Amino acid sequence: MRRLSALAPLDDEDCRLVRAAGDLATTVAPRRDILAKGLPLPRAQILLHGWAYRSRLLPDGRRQILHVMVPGDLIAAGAHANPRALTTISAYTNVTLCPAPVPQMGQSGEGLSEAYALSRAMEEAQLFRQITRLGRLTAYERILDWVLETGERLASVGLGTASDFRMPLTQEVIADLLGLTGVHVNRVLQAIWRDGLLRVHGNMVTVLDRKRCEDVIGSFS
Amino acid sequence: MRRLSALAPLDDEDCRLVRAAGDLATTVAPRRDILAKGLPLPRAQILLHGWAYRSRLLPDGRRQILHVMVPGDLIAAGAHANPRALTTISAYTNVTLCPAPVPQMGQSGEGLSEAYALSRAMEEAQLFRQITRLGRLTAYERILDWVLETGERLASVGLGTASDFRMPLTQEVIADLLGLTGVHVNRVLQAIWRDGLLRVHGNMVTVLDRKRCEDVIGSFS
DNA sequence: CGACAAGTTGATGTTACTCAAAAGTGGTGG
DNA sequence: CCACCACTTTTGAGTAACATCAACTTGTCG
Repeated sequence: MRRLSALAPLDDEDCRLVRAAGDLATTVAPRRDILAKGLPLPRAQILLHGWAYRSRLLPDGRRQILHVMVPGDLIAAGAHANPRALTTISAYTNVTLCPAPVPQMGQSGEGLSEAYALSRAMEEAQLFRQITRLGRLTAYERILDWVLETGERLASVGLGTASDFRMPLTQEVIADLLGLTGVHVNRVLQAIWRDGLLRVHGNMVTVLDRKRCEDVIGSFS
Repeated sequence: MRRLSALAPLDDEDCRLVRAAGDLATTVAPRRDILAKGLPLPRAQILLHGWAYRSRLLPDGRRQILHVMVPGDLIAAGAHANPRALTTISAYTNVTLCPAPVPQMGQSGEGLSEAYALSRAMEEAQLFRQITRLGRLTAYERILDWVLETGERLASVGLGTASDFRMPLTQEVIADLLGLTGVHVNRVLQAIWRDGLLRVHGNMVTVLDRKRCEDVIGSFS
């Protein structure tokens, strides 16, 4: 499950640490917070199973989901002295976590900390992409772009393929993620399906015509 | 100028390093890239003078400005083995940079690396806030929120006060930053001024009624 | 079967975009 | 000092994208 760590070559020692961490797994129920805004940060954790999201709630009830987390993702680790959570991270489905193993400096361990650094860099890239989506793409493009990105993330950790995977979020949640309303997401999903690009039905996403999808979102990456 | 480093207590050794780095300052002309997307990252740098921005260009010409950088900001440092720039960073005005001094491990130097970590955490917080702005705020709120945030950032490095500062960006650039069009930014700025909240004229921003501004953006932070 | 959440549909309203042109602004060179 | 240029700001009229409100339908699970 933690084939996330295929990001960098891990030596035997690293693998041992990762396996040991797996034994310390904890679970969080849906809608429960993994990390509440403003609280001191605990140790970094790895998401093993389930979906989680980082969100921000406005005083009047509007909600923005900043980032969706899937298995293999690294959760929040502040590098400075008094780190506090900048946002709330909540479990969406049932979630299991394990503490991220601490790389052993000196002896080996390069691979592991390298994997963490890469993982953080990927999350940063996703944030940049999210800003571009919200700022400059139409609803149609936003949905297409996000679904394809997510498919690739899932495929990279072995959950389905890039054109056929399970995606449990409700349309309402997708709306809060992409800065839309649930109603509009529904209509646009239908349009995307009518156009023969994508089928989103229940939990399943099927990419019907990858080539044309990529034409639409012309490498926004 | 590098009072940015008031973020964490710096000892004498740190101060010496910072001063030494100042002597290595380089300058970049307006509209020139400081860092081009995809290129290997050079050493981290500190922005001493002028404004810069991180942006992404879509194939059809649309542009999203992801983040605006003001003096005191830390520029791009990847922590993994083969870091490449995720986005382009360009100078907006004339800009001067200096290499970020490398903290001396072992002897002192805690303060400096602490300041870097904090600086990165602040940038991450700004990205989260930017996502929320684009996804869930109206044009009116976006502009107000961003102007106030920027005023505080400038004041914190001694460039004007939080209610009276210099801001050289054109309305077109603000539009690309906030996911709007130049025309609309213009109209909304006028509305904000008519409502007696803010005056933006030429390079100068004046907060006319801080209390009511904060009512509007009710601590979105 | 009944209840509740999620998805779907239609009618209408609002925000922000588009296109086009006028009016200011600052810098340059004659 | 003025004329000219490019750029930015401003204004108006029409339009498109997305939101809102309010039903209604379709699961799903006990």
